[in-house]
Order: sequence, then C-alpha cells, then structure tokens
Amino acid sequence: MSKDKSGKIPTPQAVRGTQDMLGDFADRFQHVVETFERVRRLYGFKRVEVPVIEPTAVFARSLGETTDVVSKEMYSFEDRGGESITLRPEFTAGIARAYVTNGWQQFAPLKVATHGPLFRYERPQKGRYRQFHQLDAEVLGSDSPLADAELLVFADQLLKELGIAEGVTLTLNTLGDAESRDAWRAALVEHFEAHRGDLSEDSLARLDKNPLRILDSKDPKDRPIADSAPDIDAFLTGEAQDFFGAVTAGLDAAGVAWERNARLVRGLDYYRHTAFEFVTDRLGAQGTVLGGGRYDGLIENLGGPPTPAVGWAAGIERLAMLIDEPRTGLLKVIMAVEDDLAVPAAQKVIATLRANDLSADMIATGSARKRYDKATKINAHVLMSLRWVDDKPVVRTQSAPESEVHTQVRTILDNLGFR
RNA sequence: GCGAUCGUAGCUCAGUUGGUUAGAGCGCCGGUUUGUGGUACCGGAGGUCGCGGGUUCGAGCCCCGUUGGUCGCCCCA
Repeated sequence: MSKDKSGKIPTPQAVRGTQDMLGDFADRFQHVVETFERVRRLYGFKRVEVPVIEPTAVFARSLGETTDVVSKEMYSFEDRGGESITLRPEFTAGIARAYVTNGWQQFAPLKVATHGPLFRYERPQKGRYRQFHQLDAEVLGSDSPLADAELLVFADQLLKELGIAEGVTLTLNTLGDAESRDAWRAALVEHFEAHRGDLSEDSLARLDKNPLRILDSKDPKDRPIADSAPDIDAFLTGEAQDFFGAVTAGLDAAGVAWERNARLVRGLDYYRHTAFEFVTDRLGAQGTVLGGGRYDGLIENLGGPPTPAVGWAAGIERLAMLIDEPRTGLLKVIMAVEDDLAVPAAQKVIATLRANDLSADMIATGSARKRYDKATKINAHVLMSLRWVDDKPVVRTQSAPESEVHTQVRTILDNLGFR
C-alpha cells in the first residue's frame, strides 16, 4: 500500500455523530432488528414505512414549538424550493401525519411497527448519535388500556428474546388525564416555588419552562426537594385511576414484572395516562433502553381529529450494545487455492457449493504458499485446499470428524468429478 | 451551548525527569519448509507523533490556540 504524497487528496470525514458499522456490531444490530420483526408479527403489528424527511411543521407542531428541541435539536434545512425540511427526529409524528393524511382512521385501532434511522442535532455521547436507529411500535385510535398493556407485553417479550431482560427494569407511571395532570402540575409548581431558594440553577430555569422535569433532576441539591414533592396519586381522577389499574392488571395477568416510578414524567403536554421506560444501569448516562407512553393529544396538534394513541420506541444501538454476541452462521467451507492454474476449477467448485446452499469463500490472491495459512485462520466447518498436480487440480478437505457438512461437500465434489 | 479527557504505523497500544536514528503485537508484503500440511519460523515495507504557533541548545513529552474522538452537563420527542 503505497501513499502518493504528491497528489494529496484530503479524505472527507464522516459527518459528526454518524457511525459506520462492520462485522460484530453490524451483526448485533441486525439481530436486534430481526428479533423485533419476528416478535411484532406475533402481536399482529403491521409493518409501516414513513418518509425520512417531512415538512418541519410535522415535528414542530407535534412538539408544540416550545422547547430547545425544536429550536436547536432538529436536523433541519431548506430544500431548493425554499421549504423547511426536517430529517425525522422520531417516528411518532410522521406516523401520526400519515394516519391523518391517508385516512387510516378507517383501520382504527391500527397497530403498526417500523424501524430505521432518525436524526437529532445533538452532541454525541455514549449511546447517543446524530444519526441513530430505533424500533418503534404504535397503536393508533384506541383509548383502551388493553392497548397500553399489549404494547408493554410486546416490549417485555422483545427484551426477553434479546436476552437482556435480566439487567433491565420496566418502570411505570401514570400522568393521568388532562384534569389530573393540570392539578398535579399546579401542586408541583407550588411545592417548588416554596423551595425556590434551595433549587439548583438548572432547576430554577426548569421551574418556568418545564417544572415536571425537576422531578428527575440529577443535581444532589434538588433531590430532597424533588423527593418530597407530591405524587400524582392524590390528584388522579377516578377514571384515571381505573385506567392505570387496568394497565397494571394487564401486565400482572401476562406475567410482566414492573415497578412504579412516581417520578417518571414526560415534558410534552400531549402525553396522558401511561408513561414507561425500560431502564438499565449498564449504559452510563443513557439508561433508557425502551420508552414510550400514551399521547392522546398529539394527532389533534397536527390538525387531525381527536385520536387516542399509545406507542414506544427503542434505540437499536443501545440494544445492540447490551445483547450477547449473536451466533452468526459459521462459514461452511473455506478454500485455499494454492496455485493460480487451479483458479478456474476453484471457481467451479465454489459456485457449485453456493448453489447448493453451502456458504463458501476462497483465498486465491497473494502469495500462493501462504494461502493455506490464511485459510486455516478463518473459522469454517470444512477447510479445503486446491492444488495443481500433473496438469490437474487436486482437492483435499479437512474437517471435524463425522461432520454432516463434510459429507455434503464430499458428495458435491464427487459429482463434479473430483477425487 | 458548557465541562473533562484523549489524538504516536492500516488496527490496538508502549514511549522514562524534555536528550542521538520513535518501538511492540496484530494485519499487509516477501522468503524458508513441496507438504494428509503450515494458526510455524525468518525478513521487509509502512509514521511530517491530529494541525498551527510558542518555550528550549534540544519537544512525541512543557505552554497557547485549533480540530477530531470519547465521556459527562443542558436537552431528551
């Protein structure tokens, strides 16, 4: 590999916060996606595909145009027609938009699932990228707690089948209906105002912008105040209590373990009732592995009819970091072509192996006498060598004794006339 | 937007209080062994030490700036 120093061309760098995946991690990623696709079918969730780009208004409106989120954390740009376009930062808003613009109300209640890349203009850190990938499941047009419970059981089964359920806890809360939520919020503001002097600087800012967020402040200074704040329970209406009770009863019936976390909140106003996160302590600061909730107000924010809905999303990279290394199929045959004259014969053999559903690869470049060495270093069921003796290709195979693959390979070689 | 920390070969990393010609393993290339074998042995190529200034007789090492990665804060739909 020689470098031409005279004609130096600067290599373009990858965009900040994007990642390239090869081998082990790509396999993990793929395993997560495949498991999700299999499990979502078990629950009757339809596959849905929505665009990666949407008019900025789709996300701005669904998010309420309030927070930092819209102003500085979306990946937005103008297209050539001058329209503001945003790379999707989440699935829910796009799916909700599709639900309205395509008249999918006719299918309500609609259970859908998807996965793919999302984009947020943020500072990268462990488990957080500017382009990242999520699994997503939504139930649109159902106001039944059965939908919430089903989604949670689905999520729980997914994590179990990925083999990571052990280190992961389902934490669950209710934000009540609009009436409960408003009453609780008012009580919280009152509580925090009374302790204004003891709050951290960050939390003072939250008090104006997003008081519920003070509840999960990480600042030790805030903890006593947050911990002594009133729970929502005292403010829940009867309906809200019944709803939450029905969700937890569904979890218990299905054998899903959960923990109440009365401190779990959602900043945005369209969230109602169920809020949940599956959390782990194995991912540093990014402990949430899967999260979601009921967002009965969102579709209205997009100009659609009042539509109850609930859903969750999970970061594929985070799940991929947690799972054990998937057992990818071991290569069936690795072939060392020890003489260039044997290459055509090798090509014939390898094509036949592959046509017979046997994975195979060959080493036929570089030093001829080193090819066998390289082949031995590649793990495969059968090690095959091809030499050129007396103007003829000579094949030899080695494998573990009584290998079924070995028998198959020998049969194919016999049929090809190799001895 | 803020903070901490790290950038040495294609990769993973050593590199002494600042001191001649910057090292190892893996990978790559070549040689030895012409074999029911060979995950071996020997050798070679490959580095403006992220980039730009500064201090010094002398900088991979110290200082300043800058850029990129990592981790954290804010935010987290």
